[in-house]
Amino acid sequence: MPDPHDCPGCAAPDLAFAAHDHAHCAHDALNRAEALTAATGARLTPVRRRVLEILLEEHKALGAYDVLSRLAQEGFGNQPPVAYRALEFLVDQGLAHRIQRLNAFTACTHMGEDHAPAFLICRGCHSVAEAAATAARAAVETEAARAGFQVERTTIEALGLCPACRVPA
Amino acid sequence: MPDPHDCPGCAAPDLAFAAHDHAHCAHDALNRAEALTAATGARLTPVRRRVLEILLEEHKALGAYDVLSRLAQEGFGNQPPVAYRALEFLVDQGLAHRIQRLNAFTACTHMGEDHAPAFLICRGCHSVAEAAATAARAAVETEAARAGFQVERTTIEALGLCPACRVPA
DNA sequence: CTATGTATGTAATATCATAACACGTCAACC
DNA sequence: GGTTGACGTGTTATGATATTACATACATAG
Repeated sequence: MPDPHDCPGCAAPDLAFAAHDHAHCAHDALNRAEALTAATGARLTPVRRRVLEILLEEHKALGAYDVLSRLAQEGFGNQPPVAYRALEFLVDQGLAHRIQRLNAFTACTHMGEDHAPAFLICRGCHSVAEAAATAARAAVETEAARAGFQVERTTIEALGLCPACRVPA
Repeated sequence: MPDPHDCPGCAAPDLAFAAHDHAHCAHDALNRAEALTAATGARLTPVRRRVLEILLEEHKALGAYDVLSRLAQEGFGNQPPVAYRALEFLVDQGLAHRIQRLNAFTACTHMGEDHAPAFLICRGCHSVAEAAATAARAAVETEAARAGFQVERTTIEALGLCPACRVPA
């Protein structure tokens, strides 16, 4: 059983692309989610927990209906609001993110860090990673200020190729 | 009849928020679109031209179905592909942009400049402006490179309040 | 004038998302 | 112990966004 600090995925969670003990990575994330929700009084109910587990299975974004069909197979409700509500909860709690470009959702890899990342979306394997966006956000706000615009939230999504997909086979 | 250089909207087209002679601004943009398409051999047909005119009426983003209903009223086809195809053409030609966050489209305010702007979306009046994003893009690419990710396109959209909507009435 | 490519029109359907309401659970309160 | 109220879940129905596939028109090169 690996010490937490031996897991490259957890040590450098930006790098969803890096090989890592993903089972451990996901398990760790779920524990963190439990702790965070317990701390704030938010309720990580069975549906919500299961949706998070589903999102954690891979570093990819899943559509609400993908999640829903998984839930339905497992005996949860099979109508869209079941999935959308759980996903909305996770996003509100900072446990998942919505990827605008894909109309899809992905588990957060920096739970509890109060971050506002940029997303790196691989058009080859469809994996999604988070990258630091502090500098980019600052640059946007500087430009916005020149127009007198007051930024509240900024979405930054980059489409391209992950390390594995850059080298064909 | 104003000299082109007298139009604040055209002199500083970043500032969709600034008061300007919008009729002139739109007319000028249409002329530029004609010139650009003529130069590349692309055909600015009646539907396409009309869609661009519709987008140019305001500095807001319009949904495909909004555009479509306008077209239908005017005797063009009234099925979704009519609107989506014209919009896709305009986006491909750099004459319009898609705003991911709104599932909507807006006329480009920098036609012919080969730009990749950030969008400033006002949640008060729903106007959309373009802002320079060179620095922000560079920052994203720097971070992406650290993960071995090769960026091809980056979407940057800021939500907030425009100058007019910051001061309530 | 006819073959070709491109644009437009239409029907049908797929995909994504929300409103509105019913029911169940559980804790706080009287 | 029953009542109330908040919250979560489930379901129906519908709305909003987008695409596939095919038919038709139309310009232009040959």
